[in-house]
Amino acid sequence: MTSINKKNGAKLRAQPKEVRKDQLIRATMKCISRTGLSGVIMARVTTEAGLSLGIANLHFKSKELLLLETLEFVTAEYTRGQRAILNGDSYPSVAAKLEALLEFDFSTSVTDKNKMAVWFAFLGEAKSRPTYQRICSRQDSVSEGLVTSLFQAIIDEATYPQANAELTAAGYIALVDGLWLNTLAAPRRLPRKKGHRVARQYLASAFPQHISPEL
Amino acid sequence: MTSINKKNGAKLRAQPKEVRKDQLIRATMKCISRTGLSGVIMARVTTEAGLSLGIANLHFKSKELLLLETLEFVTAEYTRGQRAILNGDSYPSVAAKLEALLEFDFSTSVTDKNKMAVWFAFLGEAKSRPTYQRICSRQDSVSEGLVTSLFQAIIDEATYPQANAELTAAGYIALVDGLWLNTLAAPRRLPRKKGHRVARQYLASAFPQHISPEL
DNA sequence: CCCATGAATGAATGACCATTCATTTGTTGC
DNA sequence: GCAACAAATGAATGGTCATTCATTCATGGG
Repeated sequence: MTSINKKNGAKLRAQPKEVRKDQLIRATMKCISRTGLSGVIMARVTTEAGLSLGIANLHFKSKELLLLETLEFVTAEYTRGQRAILNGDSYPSVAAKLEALLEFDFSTSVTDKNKMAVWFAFLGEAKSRPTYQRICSRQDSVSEGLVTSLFQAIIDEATYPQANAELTAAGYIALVDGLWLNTLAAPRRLPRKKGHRVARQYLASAFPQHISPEL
Repeated sequence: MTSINKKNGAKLRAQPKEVRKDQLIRATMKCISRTGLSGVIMARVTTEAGLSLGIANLHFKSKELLLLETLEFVTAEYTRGQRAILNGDSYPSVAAKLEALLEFDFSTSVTDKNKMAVWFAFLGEAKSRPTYQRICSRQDSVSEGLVTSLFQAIIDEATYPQANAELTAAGYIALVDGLWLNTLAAPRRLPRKKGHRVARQYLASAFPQHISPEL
């Protein structure tokens, strides 16, 4: 019998590597969100995970790698979701695809406080660390290219005399970043839903024939 | 005679507090920009300033206070410039005021790499969020209110059937943040001038009777 | 010219924290 | 049951770095 959860109260001491890593990454996210990158301390992370101090170095080789895998976890999740939409060929129309992108970018899962905190914590340090830059793919050229392509497809099938897919895409990407950042820093002033409405209005004013300013 | 610069090469050992603080704050900005907040070390800051290790604690009580005064320096400068425009009553028209705000937000002084690095380094640090919020007025309600008022004045003097000053202001503020962030993280992909054009286009599409998409 | 004053220095201190690894404890095959 | 193994633990170690403060040095008034 492979290692399966014990049925009863007895504390499960041994767990597969996968489970422990996941536990630790989630605890790291919480710590970053609560204290910022510089306040992340191994003892705090492991306590938050309900485990012992030494375990982080057992499953990740170092603190640095734990942090990197945490960033990777967050960005990979976003990228996967975004690519599923932008590369997807099962949408009835480009308008539907655009709508899906917007809804995705402001879904509660993507705008989760802990995830956004990880995201921006690393962005604040990224310029100095090449490794972080490689991992942060949201703002990379590939993502930007995919958004630009979608916008171009939208422009091509309608009449938008002055539209410019490239500038509009750069604007949308920056706008979403800025809205996330403002929501993270001051959720009171800019609640998630307000950000969502602002982004929708941006797209509606660029592509009025494809998306409406109100849901 | 009060303490005036010596005319000749002799090293000026004593300097007024003001001068030293300014030297140290500028060195701190460079360090944050180069290494990120977590890489800021007193020894590096003081070396960068060309001074001795102990001097930072002489003029600022602690590293924490040095960092906070650095943030204050950057944000106060921005706020002063922004208020001068938004509260200014010498503009020939609201359109001119709008134009001035946009030019200011993408001036080389405001988009200086070191200043933006300081800005976003603190934004990513949750630990300092309460303090940060007190200090950072760019995203505070007052700034937002001033921008909203300007936008409302613009809407009032023209015919923008569906315009909403509040949402448009929130969008502009977030867009500028996002453009700065993208420029900071990847100046190659989003040069300052491109960001400028994107922001102009945003305003032009919201207020076509007041500002044109091209300069 | 010579103190008195206070700015500036940097070696020494000690706090904090990542990492290690000997030991403990659960698990598995027999 | 019982080795043999593997996972997990946390006390101990050592490195890094903020902070202190005794000492050095410029400056200006007498």
